[in-house]
Amino acid sequence: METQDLRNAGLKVTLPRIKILEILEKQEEVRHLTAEQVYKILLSENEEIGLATVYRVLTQFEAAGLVTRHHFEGGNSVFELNRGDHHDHIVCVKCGRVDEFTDAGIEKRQKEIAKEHGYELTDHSLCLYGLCSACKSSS
Amino acid sequence: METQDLRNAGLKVTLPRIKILEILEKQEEVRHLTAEQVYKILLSENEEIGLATVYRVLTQFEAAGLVTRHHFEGGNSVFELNRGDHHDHIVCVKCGRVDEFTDAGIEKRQKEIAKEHGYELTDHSLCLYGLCSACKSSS
DNA sequence: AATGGTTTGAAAAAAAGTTACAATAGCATT
DNA sequence: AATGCTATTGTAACTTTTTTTCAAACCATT
Repeated sequence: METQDLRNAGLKVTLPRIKILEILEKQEEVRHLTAEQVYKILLSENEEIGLATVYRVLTQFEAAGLVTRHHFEGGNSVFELNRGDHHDHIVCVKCGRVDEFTDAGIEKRQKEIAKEHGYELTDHSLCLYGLCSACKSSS
Repeated sequence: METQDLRNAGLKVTLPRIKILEILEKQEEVRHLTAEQVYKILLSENEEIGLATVYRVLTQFEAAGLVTRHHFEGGNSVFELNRGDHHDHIVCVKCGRVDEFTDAGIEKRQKEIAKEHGYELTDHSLCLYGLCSACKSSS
């Protein structure tokens, strides 16, 4: 239940936080939402929650490790609920569809490359861009 | 010579475009500049070129394939002169230093992953983040 | 050198995200 | 359940980055 998730994350349980967490949990297909999109959904559910609050709450969720923020090329920040698994993304440049993947080989090479260059790796972002199968056929 | 590079790219030869292209070509160590940085350099050279023009020219250069625009995590867009080679980046989260690398194995896996997911790969961005050797010792 | 479409500078506007501040809402305590 | 303290919220103003508008200047061509 959201209430407990919030408490576990060390966040006071408030209506905006519950609602926003619910919205993120409901996203089975899309999974990656901008602050603006979250705000629009709240409006459509007749919740009077300001856009500034949406930004604040999403940033707190990120700090608490509940969500991850991504910056796909060119676009705005998108937020995705953490479900425990690390993964990278492949984004359709035409329809915006996002798929996820992980590849142990790539992860391993990244660590090696960082070491070769004298870096201590803290994070990485890998994003592939292309035409998804639906958009390929329809073009 | 810049004049010819511009003509080859199908761009009219103007003073702002020549100057900006020169600045990008001069960057041997840094290589990745924001529009603002390019603008500051122009100012320091007493060139009266507006920031809006810098943005316009860099965008045209990108469209013409002369430069590539990157969006490293969180930060602004940075522009890099295309020197014909594809490469990925490793960025120091502390000092902003940028190193480049290519890894054939990773490139190959990316293509395979895209295919496995039904995508036709058009582009990708891989960026590693970490502490560079200098920042590791000084922390 | 005259012509005509492009490009430029300045300033205003747009877009995304952040911040200030007074009012309100959690929550621990009585 | 009422109290009080602190965190949170909404509104609106603000910042920062990038884009657009528009008249003036510029580049290539005749």
